[in-house]
Amino acid sequence: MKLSKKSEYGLRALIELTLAYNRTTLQRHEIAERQHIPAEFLEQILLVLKRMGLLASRRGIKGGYQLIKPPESITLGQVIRMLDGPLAPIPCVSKTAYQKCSDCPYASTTSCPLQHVMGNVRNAIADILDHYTLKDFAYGRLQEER
Amino acid sequence: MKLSKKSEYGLRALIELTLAYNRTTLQRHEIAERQHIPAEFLEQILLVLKRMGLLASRRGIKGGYQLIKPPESITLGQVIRMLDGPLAPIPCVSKTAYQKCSDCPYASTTSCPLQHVMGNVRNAIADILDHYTLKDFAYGRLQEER
DNA sequence: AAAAAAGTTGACTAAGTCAGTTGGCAATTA
DNA sequence: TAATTGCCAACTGACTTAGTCAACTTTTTT
Repeated sequence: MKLSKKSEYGLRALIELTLAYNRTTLQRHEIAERQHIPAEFLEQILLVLKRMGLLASRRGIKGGYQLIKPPESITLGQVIRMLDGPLAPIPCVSKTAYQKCSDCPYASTTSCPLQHVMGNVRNAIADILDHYTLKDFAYGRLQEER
Repeated sequence: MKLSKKSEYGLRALIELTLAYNRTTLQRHEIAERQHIPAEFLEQILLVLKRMGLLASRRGIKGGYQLIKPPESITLGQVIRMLDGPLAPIPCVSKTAYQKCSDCPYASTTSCPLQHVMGNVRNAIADILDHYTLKDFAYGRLQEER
């Protein structure tokens, strides 16, 4: 049930990039310093986010990274899936990366106890992370109780 | 956000042991066959659950394992914590194994965005898993929507 | 044009975790 | 005492995590 450092650093970097959105670009080392992230590791993460279309970058002396999608249109769930893979605790309850379980004794049954409860867990996680945007995140919008 | 095989196998084994509760003991290979779990790996798991006080065992020719706590008194959350560690995605939001984050830039701040959202996630997970008992699980009680 | 700054890429690595396997020992029963 | 079963520790191979390093390309400044 753990969040990797990759996702943690990625999300923290996106706080900075969201705050700079439409205002300025940020260089790797600026983000790294502000968020205490190893700069070389951060780069890998920023490149993934770039390939996924969240960021643009410029090289050269006035280079840097910037967010190119509106921060209210990106959810934390999307970011975590890019960096860590599916949110679901087991593949057979994933909506974005479903895989049927191979040697589960309930595979041919109508209902598997584990699948049932883990389905609930995955929905609970996704309900939060897929409704929380980068804008909410960076500007500290409090999420109302559910 | 993944559940390990250890926890998956442990929970599935506990289905069998719950169904046998107060009726009979089960041997390692019986559980292994019914739930398609490698018997030697299963043993490690059963021993952990024994050390944690859930199971009793007898050696010798009529040996086996049995559940010694009422299945309605044990939650899936407890079991998963025994086998996988804390439910929380990051240590600084764990209730059972809290650790303050060391080099987070918000460490001395009143509010950390990541801590806030991950706290919600950990509560959502725990709300499900800490209210779902082995009895519910083994006998397929459907959990009402929330 | 050359130098410098920055991003890009791929390879590499040390440490740790996961999912088991193996083998010897201890207790129980027949 | 022999067979059976659980108990325990060590071990293994594959994989993941969290980085690091070196070489290279592009862009900008001088």
